[in-house]
Amino acid sequence: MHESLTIGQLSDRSGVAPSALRYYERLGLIRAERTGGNQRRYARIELRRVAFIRISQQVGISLEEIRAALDSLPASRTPTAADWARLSSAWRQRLDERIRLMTKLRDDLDGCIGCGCLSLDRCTLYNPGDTLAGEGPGARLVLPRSAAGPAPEVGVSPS
Amino acid sequence: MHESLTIGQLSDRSGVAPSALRYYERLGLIRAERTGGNQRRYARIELRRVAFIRISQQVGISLEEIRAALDSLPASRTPTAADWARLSSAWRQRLDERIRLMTKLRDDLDGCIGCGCLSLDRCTLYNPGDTLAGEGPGARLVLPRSAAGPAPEVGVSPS
DNA sequence: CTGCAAGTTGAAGTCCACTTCAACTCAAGG
DNA sequence: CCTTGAGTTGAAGTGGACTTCAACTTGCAG
Repeated sequence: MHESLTIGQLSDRSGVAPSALRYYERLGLIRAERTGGNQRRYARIELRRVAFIRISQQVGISLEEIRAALDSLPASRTPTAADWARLSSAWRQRLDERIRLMTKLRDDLDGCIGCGCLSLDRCTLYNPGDTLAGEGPGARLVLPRSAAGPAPEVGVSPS
Repeated sequence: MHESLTIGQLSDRSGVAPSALRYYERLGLIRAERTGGNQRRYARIELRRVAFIRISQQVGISLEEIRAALDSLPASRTPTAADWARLSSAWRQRLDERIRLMTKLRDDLDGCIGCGCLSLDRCTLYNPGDTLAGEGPGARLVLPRSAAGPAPEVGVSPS
């Protein structure tokens, strides 16, 4: 059968738009051979890389970090199952942390739904210093504002 | 004491930058009175609104959706505890769904770490149609690409 | 050989949630 | 009154992850 895939085929099989695949290539996340006429031809292994990229994005990892992870794959040999497992398990910890924080947020929200107060100094909901924001520019889940600064005191005792 | 807050005071107490507060105001998420000299003065209730905004963002809600939610608060009277509880409980369901999906992703990732395969058609990891992406432009957690399209078949049986 | 879908490029545009800037004006303590 | 820190505006910039566009070129079925 086909040894290599056109960009359209890779797009169809991965669900990732051709423009995104070209973008990934520019960032160094995937690679492609070229035909005589300069068209991209993807080895089947790239399908696995694209899968890894999309899964990583679901975990909340930035493309830059994904690139770094993919770069850590051995260049000399075809990556083994163990290689991929190593990458995945690193993400697993991120995922655990995310789940932990969201669960905490949910439980706290429950408390605040109960009292309806939103008096956030009384409950632990608006808890600076333990947010979903990762460190650094990448890997942000939700909070755009990095949890830096002098511990905001949002607590309302409204009129 | 102070009946109203300057933008600096609201910023300090909420941990949200003044520029962000002005931005929120432009989007219609908060309101402010003006002094004779055109400076903003915030009623204490705005502190509660800002708290709600930040919490909602942690749940992964877009500012536009938050605006819609805040708009549903009664304009005629001061919102009660029950009003806030109603808004919060709507988010609670979002949060539950998010946690469910992330947990599923984690468990699936576990399976794939076990076999190291990343053969995503064999495991359920790369599961189109049940992703973290919400519907519509808002509320995206991680997946930028809305899960539309003809069910991408990312499964690798590499060489 | 031809026609046309699929591919190519660099540059520019989009969306979200803000931040930064320049050029002013206000408010309040001394 | 004067100074100084805090506040005002609109416009433009940022960053991440792409998409869109125009203008061409390839590859392949018929």
